[in-house]
Amino acid sequence: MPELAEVEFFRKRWHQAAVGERVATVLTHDRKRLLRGLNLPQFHRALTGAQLESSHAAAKQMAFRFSGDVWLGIHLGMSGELKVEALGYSPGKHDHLVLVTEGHTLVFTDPRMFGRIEFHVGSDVPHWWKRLAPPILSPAFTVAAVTQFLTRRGRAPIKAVLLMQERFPGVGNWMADEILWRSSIHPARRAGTLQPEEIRTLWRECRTVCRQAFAAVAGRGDTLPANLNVGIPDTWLFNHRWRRGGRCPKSGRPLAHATIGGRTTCWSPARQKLK
DNA sequence: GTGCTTGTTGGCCA
DNA sequence: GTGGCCAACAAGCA
Repeated sequence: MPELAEVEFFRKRWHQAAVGERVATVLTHDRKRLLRGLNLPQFHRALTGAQLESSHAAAKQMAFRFSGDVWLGIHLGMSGELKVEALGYSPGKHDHLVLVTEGHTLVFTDPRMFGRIEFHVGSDVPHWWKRLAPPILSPAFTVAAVTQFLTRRGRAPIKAVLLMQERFPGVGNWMADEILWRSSIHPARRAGTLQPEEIRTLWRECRTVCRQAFAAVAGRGDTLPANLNVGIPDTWLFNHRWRRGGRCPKSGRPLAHATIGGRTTCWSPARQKLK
């Protein structure tokens, strides 16, 4: 599930529970797939006793910073989630990392194991954080930058281009479909055929979808909504795309589904034409 | 049993 | 060298 705003949602969940707390125990799963490349003894040593000081989310990546210049990076992959459990929780089959703090049990669970855990000790910014593209809601995400990127990827379907993290960090499958639907652009259009007004619309809708997706998970004060779905209105494609016989919330016409750019894609043929 | 799945990477090919 | 496509990764669900 995790795209941009959902990643922020999970970051907040751990942060709100445990910021300021110290890690008493670090448990890692025997299956090391998510921990690939880590020096496990060093990982355990550095995190044990460390205090959670701050946390950050960018694109689909999270960083939890602990005392002693310890960075814990988490990518949720396809099916990862961060949970907060009570003390005494016993880890399940898919719990790959468990941090027991003074008051909580922080759990990273991921059945499909496409996620990844990163780690860094030092006052410098780790490479896995530095390499992230500038956020869509930052000033660096300009119409000109998008235009240039679409030109370079001109022969690829626009759907595939929107999934490229080097320019559209945090956009995943449903966000890409949402952005194209709101922009009235057919997902199979070659990126290089978009007209300047279409690119401007696409740029604007990228920003709108990001902004509103964040708002949907923001909650009020310290409370988080149960999940992203409760915050997203029925006027979005989001709430119709997976339903059998789903209809476009703008036109009322049936939605179409196909594999485009190698991914399941949903669009409204009434609004998004191939030209 | 079959055929999907909200992500990323590396290999192959033009 | 660059860009585009696709299989692979693994497990759960309908």
